[in-house]
Amino acid sequence: MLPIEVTLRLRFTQAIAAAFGAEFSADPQIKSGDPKFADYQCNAAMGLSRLLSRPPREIAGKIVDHLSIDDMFDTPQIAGPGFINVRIKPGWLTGELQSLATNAGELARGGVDQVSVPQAVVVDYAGPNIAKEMHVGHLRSAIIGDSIARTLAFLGHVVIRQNHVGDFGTQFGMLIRHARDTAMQGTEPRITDLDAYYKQASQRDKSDPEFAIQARQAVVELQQGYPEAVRLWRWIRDESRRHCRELFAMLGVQLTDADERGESFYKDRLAAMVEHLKGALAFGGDGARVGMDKVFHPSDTSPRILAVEPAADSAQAKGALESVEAVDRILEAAAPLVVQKPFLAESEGALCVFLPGYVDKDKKPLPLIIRKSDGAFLYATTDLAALYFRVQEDKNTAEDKRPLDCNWHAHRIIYTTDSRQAQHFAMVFDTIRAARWDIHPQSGAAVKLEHAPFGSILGEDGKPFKTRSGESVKLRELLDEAVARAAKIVAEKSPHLSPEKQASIARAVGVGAVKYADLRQDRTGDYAFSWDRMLSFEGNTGPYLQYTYARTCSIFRKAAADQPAVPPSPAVGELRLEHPREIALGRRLCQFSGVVESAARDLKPHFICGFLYDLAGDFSGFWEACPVLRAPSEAARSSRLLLCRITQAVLAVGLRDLLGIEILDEM
RNA sequence: GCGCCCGUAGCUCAGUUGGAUAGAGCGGCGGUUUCCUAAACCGCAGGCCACAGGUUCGAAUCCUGUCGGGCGCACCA
Repeated sequence: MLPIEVTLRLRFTQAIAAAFGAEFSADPQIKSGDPKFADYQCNAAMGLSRLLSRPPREIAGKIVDHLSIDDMFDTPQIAGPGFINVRIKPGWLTGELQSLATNAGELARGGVDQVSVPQAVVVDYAGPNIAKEMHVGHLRSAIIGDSIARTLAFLGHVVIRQNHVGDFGTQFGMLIRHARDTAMQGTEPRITDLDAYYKQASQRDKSDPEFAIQARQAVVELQQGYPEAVRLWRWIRDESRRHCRELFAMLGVQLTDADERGESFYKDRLAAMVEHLKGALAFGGDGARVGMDKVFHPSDTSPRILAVEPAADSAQAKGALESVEAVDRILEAAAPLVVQKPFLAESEGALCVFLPGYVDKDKKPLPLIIRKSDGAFLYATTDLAALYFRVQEDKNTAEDKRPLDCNWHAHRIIYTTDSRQAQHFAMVFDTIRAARWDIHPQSGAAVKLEHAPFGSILGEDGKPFKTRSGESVKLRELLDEAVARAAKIVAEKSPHLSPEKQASIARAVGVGAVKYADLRQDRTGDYAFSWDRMLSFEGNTGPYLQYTYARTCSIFRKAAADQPAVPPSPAVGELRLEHPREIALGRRLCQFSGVVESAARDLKPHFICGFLYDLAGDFSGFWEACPVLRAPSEAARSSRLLLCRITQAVLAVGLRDLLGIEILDEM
């Protein structure tokens, strides 16, 4: 089903072009209107008034004269300064919904069409550091990323989920170093031990400087493939991976081992990638690089070299190298210290990318460090390598291709991480663009790189969500508590159900409540975690939507019981929208495809939540006002059953397929 | 200090990218059940959209400044 706004935008564009010429029809300003006035409105007349120097109401009149929408809408009304208000004809609505209800394939998709040109989209989410147990800090990334991935996949894109686990960083140096002393190699510790184990290592790292140095060294050894370090690392990683798998399953997050590609995967690519980057950036920074290498002295703690403008021509830079004094003169002439073009350089022993627009607290150029002074690589290096891998690399092995069986050449890459990493991703993206590694190898267009940031989880006191003792809450414990709280309520509300049934409802409701509470809010803001709010079972909550869905199912169970001879096939029959509640519900159902489209465009699952909540409200209103099984006539009964069927389908698609929340036919 | 994000009802949040009298839920007050799940529905009260300017037909939304909060700013991720 084509979103109504799309059709309307087209029709108004045509009308404006016909009335005033195509040059005025760029944006017809279609909005969904205040229900008091209109279903939709076109607000183009006011803006056109200035360009055409005619009164806006006159312009609105001309637009309406050229408009042909009477197949879908009643006669447009001009109101206020020049709003053009339109209302959908119930007759048109009926036709749309009728064809939706009777087409099984379309019904199963809630009327949402697949895109005509699918893209390869990488969604990078979850990404726990597997040196320790998953905690609440990983919750939002997993839930939000999963919903974004589901939504894009539902629309027909080729979604490549990537769980970019931290399995190769500095923490592993600590753990490996610690493992050497504790003789744990031969044992098979459980995951709960690993968390405590991490704490011990971390403690030693903080208090023992020698340990800390050796821990850094262990990272280098791991990254260079020393067998002893690698063996210890594998043991820790495998233990942790099992734990993550369980939690993803519990959460209903669609990540499998085939989607896991951690930092370690890129380890053999990093050195080559760095060399490759030197070549790619030499374009803008050759002269600077020559200057940097020579000018820098290890003893120089305030490297004025950063003042060098990369575009400074090589001859000048090379000539300057003949005397340190001459170099200094050039450098001083280059003040104030601003990076004009991206360039690569060594600074204080670390290999850095310098980019325009990034300064540190002393107003000095802020580097993106891609190789530490001790030779180790860091997350920026891995992120760059991963980006190259995802867009540019031709893949040879099945291992490299998974989870697909072909090259990726991604068109769009989405990172669902904490908003605190915004600057990091901005720098990584800028670096990729400077190297022109964002140019799609087939289409030649720039790949869309997006950071979809989210805020922190706060406790009810407004401070970061922690346990009473100040530690981060373990994800497993959080989910267990959600299920336990839900179980209590289920036992109270639905004592007639079997214990097994109650337990499975409690699982779905508890986990669903946690997920929905997170998804319903705009991800960019911080989010206040509250058991009472998410499990209150009232208002805009997961349980309320699950309950609404369960009620739609209940109708069909009853309908079947009423007429045992007739198989329940409510997807046939004639739809008629008569009661205002029926019309309101029908109108809402037709908006679904447009909402899904916006949610995918802006990567905002809360658009979907808001819609489903409104839909649930419309359905409840309909439920109260329009008896279905006891409808006054057989015609009304079968028509209303059709409405229930569509509502049921849309709720199922929204909750299960898009948000990743389990649906229940009975609660 | 510099940069990014934020400030909307007592609380938690929407506000479709500049449109009409700013909307929900919770909490508060009041109502609805011989009837398909009352985990529901209906109604009432509650606002200087932090503050001050500016831009224009029109601002919660855009620009500037102020106040208040969060986060980030060189070898952690």
